[in-house]
Amino acid sequence: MSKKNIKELVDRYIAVSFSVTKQAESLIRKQIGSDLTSDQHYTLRYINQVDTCTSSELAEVFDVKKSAITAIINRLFEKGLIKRTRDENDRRVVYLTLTEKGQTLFSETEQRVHKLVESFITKFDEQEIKQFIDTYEKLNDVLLDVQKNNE
Amino acid sequence: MSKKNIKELVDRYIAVSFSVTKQAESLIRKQIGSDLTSDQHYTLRYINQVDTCTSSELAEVFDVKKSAITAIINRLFEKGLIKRTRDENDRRVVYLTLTEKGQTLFSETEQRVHKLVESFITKFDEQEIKQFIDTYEKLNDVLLDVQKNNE
DNA sequence: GATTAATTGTTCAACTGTTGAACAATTATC
DNA sequence: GATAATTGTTCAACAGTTGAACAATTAATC
Repeated sequence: MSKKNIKELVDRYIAVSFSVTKQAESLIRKQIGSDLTSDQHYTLRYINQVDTCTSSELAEVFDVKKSAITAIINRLFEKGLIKRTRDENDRRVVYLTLTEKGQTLFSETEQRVHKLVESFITKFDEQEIKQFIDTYEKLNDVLLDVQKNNE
Repeated sequence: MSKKNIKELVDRYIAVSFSVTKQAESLIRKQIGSDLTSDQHYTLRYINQVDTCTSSELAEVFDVKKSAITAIINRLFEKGLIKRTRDENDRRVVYLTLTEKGQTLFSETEQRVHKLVESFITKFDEQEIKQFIDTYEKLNDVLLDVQKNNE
């Protein structure tokens, strides 16, 4: 790759990634509705996926400090969407799981998000969007790699 | 596209877009350093690009309310990175431009961001990354379209 | 030309998310 | 048993966001 080509690609990448992030975030927020923020929904999604997890795990996955997780968890707890259960063997550990109310709200909201994503994904040619997501996933691996080497 | 294929692609898209956004945001934050937040840098970047603009314009581009822009602008102003100039003909309007200090700080920071993006972009095959950015740009157009129809 | 509309930007209270530092409780290590 | 490390919380401080109210100015209408 020539230097000129690289610079052009970097410029385009910076512009579009910022823009897509903002647009997608805004759309998702509107789909999610007034009771949940995006981050709260993401948190519910992760817990739903793994069934049960700890604060430390969330902090690592979301790449934020544990005190940030505590704040989010507190709000979800006050809304009655998650349960806290202490580990019997290691009493430092607190397990987080969705309540029934949390399950229901998450499912309803996730369905709206799915419909939204479907509505723009289906505007692409199948081969193109598949290739795009493939590269997107590779990019994610590369980012994780770069991050590790940066620490 | 079959229903099953669509569902799989939607699932993968949701997972990876959330993850990439978080990772990229985290990496950029580390590159930017302690004096600027990502949003402050993005604001400087936009003003640098268009040379001069208004709060309303920023609010539209970033898709947030004007009061949110005022807050960001105030912080940049207090750091001496941007100037405010009232329009002579329409005295409601305030033009925003970078100060010399703002120019310098932005350039230095942007250079670090460029280096970072370059470091992971060059890990891809040229054709693949070009195709990826092409689709990424198309996706951005589609998102803007969906957003318009949603309002 | 005076009155009413709309526009531009600000201020404020309330909220979410984030960090860093200090801390309590518990478990591991020596 | 004394010291380390781990898990999670609390707190102060900050950035970003919204919505509502507001002041100043300009545009539109009559």
